[in-house]
Amino acid sequence: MPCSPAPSATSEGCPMGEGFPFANAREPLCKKQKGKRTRFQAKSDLTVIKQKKNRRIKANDRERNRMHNLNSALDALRNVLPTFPDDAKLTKIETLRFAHNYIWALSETLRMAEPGIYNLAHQDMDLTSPNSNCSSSSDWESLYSPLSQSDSHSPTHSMDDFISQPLPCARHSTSFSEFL
DNA sequence: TAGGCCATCTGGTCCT
DNA sequence: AGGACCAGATGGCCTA
Repeated sequence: MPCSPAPSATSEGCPMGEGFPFANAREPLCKKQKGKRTRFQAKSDLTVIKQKKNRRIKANDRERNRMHNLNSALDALRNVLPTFPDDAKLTKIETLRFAHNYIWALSETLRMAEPGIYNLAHQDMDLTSPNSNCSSSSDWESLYSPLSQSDSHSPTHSMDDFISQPLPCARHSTSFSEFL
């Protein structure tokens, strides 16, 4: 890691610690120290800067961990998607698109195989559409599989198409990013 | 070398 | 106040 969290710069580590008259800039000044306020105020500003820097370092660390968790989740998603061993690792956007299309394909397969059971199971759960942006369920019901679509998609098309092409429902939206 | 992808930093916003 | 989330900026790495 190029940037590990720096040692704490909070009040414990601050040179102006406990007992220092101006450790807190909001504390009232005593009469004797009035004339030297600017000098001590400068130190107080330094403390504020140190605190801000420390907060930034901690926030960066949290953000890094958050992104690592996100990447771990993406890796887990990649692992359950069917890809050929020789395939290059899916990019993030490819992983999301592929997962979306794969779920769609599985749903369609299930619907065609067991229409009665499928429809019954989805009376209580609105899972008929993988895309909540679809204007209605009829949109989804009228969809076709990207793998069996006659005009632009066919089983002979490459896996790349399956990964990279948004579903018909997605095309109702302006971009794939609306799914995310 | 341009373009794509990625990791990281950063400041803003919202929430607890 | 501090944490989570987000989007923009930036720089590095890789590939066609």
